Amino acid sequence: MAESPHILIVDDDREIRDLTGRYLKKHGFRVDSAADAKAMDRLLRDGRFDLIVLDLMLPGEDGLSICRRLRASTRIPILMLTAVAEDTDRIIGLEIGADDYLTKPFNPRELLARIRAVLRRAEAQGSAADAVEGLLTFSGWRLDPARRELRDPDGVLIELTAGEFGLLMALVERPRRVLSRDRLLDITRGRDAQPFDRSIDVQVSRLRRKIEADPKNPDMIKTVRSGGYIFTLPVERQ
Amino acid sequence: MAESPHILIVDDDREIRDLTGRYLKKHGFRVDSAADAKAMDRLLRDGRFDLIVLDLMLPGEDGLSICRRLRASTRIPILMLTAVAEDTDRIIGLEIGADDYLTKPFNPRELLARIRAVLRRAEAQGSAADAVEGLLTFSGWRLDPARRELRDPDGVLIELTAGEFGLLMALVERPRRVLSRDRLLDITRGRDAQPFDRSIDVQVSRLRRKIEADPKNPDMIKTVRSGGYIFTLPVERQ
DNA sequence: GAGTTTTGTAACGGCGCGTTACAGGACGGG
DNA sequence: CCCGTCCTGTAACGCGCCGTTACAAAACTC
Repeated sequence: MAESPHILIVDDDREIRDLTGRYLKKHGFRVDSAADAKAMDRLLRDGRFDLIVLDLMLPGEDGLSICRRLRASTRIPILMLTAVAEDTDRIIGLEIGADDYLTKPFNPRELLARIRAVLRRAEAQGSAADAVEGLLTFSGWRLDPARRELRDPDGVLIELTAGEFGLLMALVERPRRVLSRDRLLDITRGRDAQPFDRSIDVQVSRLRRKIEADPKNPDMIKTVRSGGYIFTLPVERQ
Repeated sequence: MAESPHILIVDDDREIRDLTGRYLKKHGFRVDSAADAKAMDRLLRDGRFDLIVLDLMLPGEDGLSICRRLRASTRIPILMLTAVAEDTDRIIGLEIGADDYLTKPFNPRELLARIRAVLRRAEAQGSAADAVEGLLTFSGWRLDPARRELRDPDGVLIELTAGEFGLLMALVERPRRVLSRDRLLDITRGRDAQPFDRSIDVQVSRLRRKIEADPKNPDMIKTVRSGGYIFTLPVERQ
């Protein structure tokens, strides 16, 4: 974020748009505002925004619907405004993916503070998301998510199937943590385990055969009985 | 998160601890609470927590200081409570790294919702309360939680089963303290003892056979009659 | 020292896990 | 569109871990 962050306020109450807009500008943000979804869409097409302050109650398409729609296409941080405190927890419960919530009437300083906090988180997460693009290395091995390639310490390409690669990624991205079979299934397939699901076990077995020096005594992917699996080596991202 | 998330409430107001604790338990969380920083530290040494609800105003060390201190060593998500709305923005402004903020008096449903939101974010980030930490050493022995390995003073690998390893970890992470069988069961298996449960005794016996010079006269893991077991050696963490 | 409680450990059996075999499914080439 | 190849889930087998039980040894009481 080289220039000052750009905020979009979406609220049908003109007073809020003006007052809040002025307050945020005074504190170094660039601000545009819209009174409804249509105006918002127009502004979004035009410019780049770093964060959207979104009122729940709007004429036409409401804040919830907008939030879901935005999430489907972008990752712009969203801060929701609700008129009643009771609404807030309902909305959070809906897990629609807003980044923070605030009840009207709010203290502008608190809004400012929460905006900064959300931007900071987004920044941090963004760099984390970038890191996923980078190479992952562990004791000489090189795992390249972009090329979907694994090379051993001698630089030899190890052929992995899609499933094996996904499983290895899941483990290497979360090193030194015990991951349950459920969790691994969720990460790699996005599904829940069925009653006698052994697919993760079999995949681990196949993966070990390809990457462990001695598959009978695995060094990288260890089993934690009645816990799951753990990737034991320290991983470096670059 | 295989089991239900474990929340630690730190607040000097007993009513808040009790009411909020009960409310969260009713919604499927495990809850412990502390009235001040000292009590909190004791509980943190003892168990693993997935989130801390932290009051700003506390007798002794205040919430801000605690928050900074926790952040220096762990990444456990923190949700701060403040008495006055005005405080909230000041605190957020300080960027001390809490994950969310709530003003008292709060709607318990909103607290619940925000806790869920924070946990979801933490999970997604892989910010792991369950991430495993550094090496533990005691009189030459080296216990490596990441690799799940134990080496004796000569560097020889001692093969431990998952159960033995878990038990040893539980003891070594809480050295020089008497741990009841109940407590050990809770830590290692996350379950309560059944009427004539002897499984810990048997595991201790098996573990001693592998690590004690003279299992009949144990040096490291001593029995405390009608108390439990205690790990007697000083442990260093790095 | 006898009686009672608590602990150590051998033995057994259930079940969690690694592995292999096989079959259904996806994908690609002709 | 069919056939061959590769991938992956399921079933099945066997090994070894660990909870349970049982009994003996140890510790504590009076």
